[in-house]
Amino acid sequence: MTKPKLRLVTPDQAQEGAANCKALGQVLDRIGDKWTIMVVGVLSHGPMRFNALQREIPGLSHRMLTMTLRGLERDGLVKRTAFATIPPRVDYELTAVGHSLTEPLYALAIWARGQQANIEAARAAFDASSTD
Amino acid sequence: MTKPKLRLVTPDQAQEGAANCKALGQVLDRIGDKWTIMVVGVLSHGPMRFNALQREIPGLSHRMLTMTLRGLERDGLVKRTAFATIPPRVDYELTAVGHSLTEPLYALAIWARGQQANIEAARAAFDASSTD
DNA sequence: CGGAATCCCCCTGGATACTG
DNA sequence: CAGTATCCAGGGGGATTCCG
Repeated sequence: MTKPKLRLVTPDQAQEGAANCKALGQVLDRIGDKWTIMVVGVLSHGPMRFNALQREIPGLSHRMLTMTLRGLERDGLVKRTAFATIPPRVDYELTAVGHSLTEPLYALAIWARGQQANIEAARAAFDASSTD
Repeated sequence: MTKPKLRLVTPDQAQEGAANCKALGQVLDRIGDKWTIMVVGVLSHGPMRFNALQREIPGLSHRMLTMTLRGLERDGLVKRTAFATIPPRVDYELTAVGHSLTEPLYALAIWARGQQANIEAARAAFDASSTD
């Protein structure tokens, strides 16, 4: 060990990593909540009305759906279209940006499904050894 | 348009989508919190000690770091190695599974950085029109 | 130095009811 | 049918303290 410093990454990579972490943090703050990805997932099939959306996602309260949609709309991930008819009707659909999000999300889903078994096994093993 | 039903996805794809959503939900429950990805990001550079880890992530409290590491360890994403020396020393490092997570995460980070500007713009526009 | 337990505050998010 | 406002409980998470 004669190295003065042990750096496993170059400063440039570290900068990259830091920037990525910040960016990742932002996205996760947006999509990391309980409902957002569900809504995006359902919406990825096509436009949908408010109530249809709620019916599609069990456990999602009226209020939470409103807030989730608001957030997504605010960030330009979904487009809201209101028809001033009686009864009123509002359609929600993914924008181009919203759709583009589904791709990396899909990659993550693939990983999730691939590692699911490993993770559950690890969890069981961990719980067993701490309970014992 | 002679189709009897307007389905943008086949039933099979819908099943896929549902399964993916579930899987995604699981991952996001794990990595969606405030600190986990930061820890994974820092650990992706190499093994690190508890205090070094904490110093690396501003705002991360002692307690939260403990809990975050516990969770990751439980799911087999990080490996914990304790040395019974005085003073005690504990190293944390990503496991193979943990490292494999960084890949889809990286894809997501790329997306994040690419869309960051769009999202901020949309957000500003949205806020402007609602504040007006 | 690393971890666990206690305390406590704040904010998320659910239920309900009202407006248009 | 869509959205907002109010109320309120539960838990996430920070500060602190004590143990090994």
